[in-house]
Amino acid sequence: MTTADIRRVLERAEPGPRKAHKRHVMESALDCFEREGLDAATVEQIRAHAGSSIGSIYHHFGNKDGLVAALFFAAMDDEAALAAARLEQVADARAAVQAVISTYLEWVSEQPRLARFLFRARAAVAAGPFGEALRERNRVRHAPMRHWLARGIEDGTIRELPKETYVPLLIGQSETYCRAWLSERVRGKPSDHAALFGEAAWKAIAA
Amino acid sequence: MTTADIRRVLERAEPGPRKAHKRHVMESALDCFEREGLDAATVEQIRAHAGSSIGSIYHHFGNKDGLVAALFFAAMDDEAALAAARLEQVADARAAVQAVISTYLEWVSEQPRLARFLFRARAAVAAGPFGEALRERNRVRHAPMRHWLARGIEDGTIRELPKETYVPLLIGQSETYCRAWLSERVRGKPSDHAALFGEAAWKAIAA
Amino acid sequence: MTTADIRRVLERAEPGPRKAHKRHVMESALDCFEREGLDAATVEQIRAHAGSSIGSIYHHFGNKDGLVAALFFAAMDDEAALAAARLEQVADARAAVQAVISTYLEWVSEQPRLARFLFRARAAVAAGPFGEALRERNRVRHAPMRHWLARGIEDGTIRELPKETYVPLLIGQSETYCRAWLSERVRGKPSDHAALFGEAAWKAIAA
Amino acid sequence: MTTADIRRVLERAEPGPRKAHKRHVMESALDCFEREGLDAATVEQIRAHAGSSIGSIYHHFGNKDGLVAALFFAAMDDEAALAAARLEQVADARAAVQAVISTYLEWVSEQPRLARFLFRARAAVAAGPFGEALRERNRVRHAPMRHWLARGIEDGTIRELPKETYVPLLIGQSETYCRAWLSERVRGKPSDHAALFGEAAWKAIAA
DNA sequence: GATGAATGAGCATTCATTCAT
DNA sequence: CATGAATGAATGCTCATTCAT
Repeated sequence: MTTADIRRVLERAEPGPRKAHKRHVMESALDCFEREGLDAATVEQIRAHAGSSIGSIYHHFGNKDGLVAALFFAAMDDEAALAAARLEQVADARAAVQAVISTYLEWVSEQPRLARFLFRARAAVAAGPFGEALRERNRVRHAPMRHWLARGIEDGTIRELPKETYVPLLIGQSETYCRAWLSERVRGKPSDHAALFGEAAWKAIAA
Repeated sequence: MTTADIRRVLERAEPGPRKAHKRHVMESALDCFEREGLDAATVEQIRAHAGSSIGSIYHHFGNKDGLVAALFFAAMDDEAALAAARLEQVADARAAVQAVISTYLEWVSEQPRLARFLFRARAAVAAGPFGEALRERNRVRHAPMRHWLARGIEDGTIRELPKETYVPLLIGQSETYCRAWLSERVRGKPSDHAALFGEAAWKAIAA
Repeated sequence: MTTADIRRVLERAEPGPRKAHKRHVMESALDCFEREGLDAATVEQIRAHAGSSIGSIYHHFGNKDGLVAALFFAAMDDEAALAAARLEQVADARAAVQAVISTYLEWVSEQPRLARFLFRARAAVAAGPFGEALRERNRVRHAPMRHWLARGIEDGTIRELPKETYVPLLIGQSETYCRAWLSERVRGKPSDHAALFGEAAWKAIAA
Repeated sequence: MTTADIRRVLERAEPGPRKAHKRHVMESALDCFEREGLDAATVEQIRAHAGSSIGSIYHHFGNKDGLVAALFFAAMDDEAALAAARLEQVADARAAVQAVISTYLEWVSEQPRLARFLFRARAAVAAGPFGEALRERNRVRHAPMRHWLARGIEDGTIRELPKETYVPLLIGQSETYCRAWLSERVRGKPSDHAALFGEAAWKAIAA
């Protein structure tokens, strides 16, 4: 169940019973951001939906952007943790590519609301005071994949291409499909096509 | 030159000397939307930058969303026209795929500011009163490619895959690269990688 | 009548029938600032009292500080104009001292509400974006008196004292009395004591 | 040293080691009021600067106005005590006038921060629940001077003037100079001009 | 067609104060 | 005595839009 899954993500980000109220506000915020849009949603709407108080929201999150960032990083970290766990178990570049694609498609399929929020909020977070934190997290996150790409190039299983093109060649298809699914322009769950997109990713970079 | 290229696009969308003022407002609006963001830019900022008057802007565009839509369709139609012209000259599915990818990468490379605006404004336009117009234009636009895909499947050069996956498999890599370039996360112009992304697209769907 | 006198001051600062609404807002603001205090008075109170609209106030004055400054300079300029006119007619230092003191006491006696506002708002205006304008106006304003002091020192009628002490020695008594009157701690109008304070001022600096 | 002098004043107002925390909060409050202004300073800023807690501040002072008043009376009482001690040692009206002026100028010169606070906070305290306490303290404080004025008038050394004019004639020059010094509009310490202002005060009322 | 003064609903945020622990 | 999370009324201000000229 979606609501339960989101609670699991928030519990990981803001653990403990004393943070229950904070998590509840974040859940309400997600609802409002989804329904109204990031800019159009008002703090008052979030407050009313959470049955909380204005003061409490500002006490926990500082301001509206802080609330967006808290939600953003909670979602981002959950996805990153899943990806990291999966990548630890692969033995070669081919498997790493498939793992990255599958993990991504599965996480989006299971957390469509958080995934949609990540797409919507990324630009705002990147432009705000948490932008550097976001970039640093991305650097850490991509390290294992960079490792496997280097190994693959070394042992001749992966083509040597302009560095900047690997990420788009690998996840571009998946990302575009996920965006379409989250906008309800396509029906099938992203994870239904894990094999297809994984295979396309590998073909795009294989020697 | 970028400014000149944008003027060419606007001249095509709103032709004639009597529309010069309208085009000038659209150009100013693009500046403001780029600098401030779509929601944060105010009609007053656009007015000041254009040296126009509030009344004039409302006369020409109805409201702020109308201004966004006018700019959006001017850009979208320019890209569509280029793609259509190129696709008329191809003789088989393989060439069609390469043409679509190349056209897309080239147009983004030449019109980075309009391309960035298209990515940013799409959701707002799709959700507003011009949403149906947008979807209809997309249907028309994709017709030639659908034709070539059908032919390719018929003659066995293209794999039969879930319908919804063709577009992501073809343009996903390019789109992700273009987004990264427009956000200045990568350096090389999209058109530099036309062959690479065209090849990847073909491999992704080739039998 | 006080209200009529204030209207005369505002008419001079913001002349013409097209500024009637602006002047009316300034008058309301003076009422509110007087009743509530500068910080405690709210823009909403001023709006309600003026029967105006929030937008209109911000259109004319930019923000609350702008409204304070407009009122401040209107009052200050009126007093300065009176002082300048009187000083033009004096023939020696002794007369200049008496003119400055008399003018000051008379203006405060006739414009107690504006005078009170000047005392209250001075620090805020001096600390804000109009601070430099305030200091420049003061420099211009004190030029004639500086001239007469120099002449008096030259011809031996005035003692040579530390420069910084002349102003306090001349207007200190009057200012303290005016503050007391405006706070209703004393009863007699400042202008009742024009001769006394003028004489004290002269004695304080006379050779 | 200024900080040490302020501590001495506070130690006198709130004596004993058990009030150390209270005095520390008052010192922090003075910093904040000075930096931000009386209205703009927030209890939270004072708390942060003191490294205290909100609850503790409310426990000691009741509310923000109570904190202002505590600081105000600590400063006012210190100045009054100095003035009273000096006035006990004078033998005639002339000496009393000089003592009052000198004491005032010296105290301001030694306690510029408290003096500035007294000027700034007076109106707020006078208008609040401590207003009557303030007026009563002033009555007590001025009693000795009233005594000497009466004696001077009796023995013909002092002119008989409207009652309300004595205080302005005596301390007006000094007060105006002190205000200017505290606003950094003049350089020389007030006490540098003790003789000059004392002499001016005497001349203003001498027969 | 062009202008810009006027409007006012609505917003993010602040901050003194309370009170349960 | 001390703490600090929670409260929510109130504030200054923005900005898309209208409409009389």
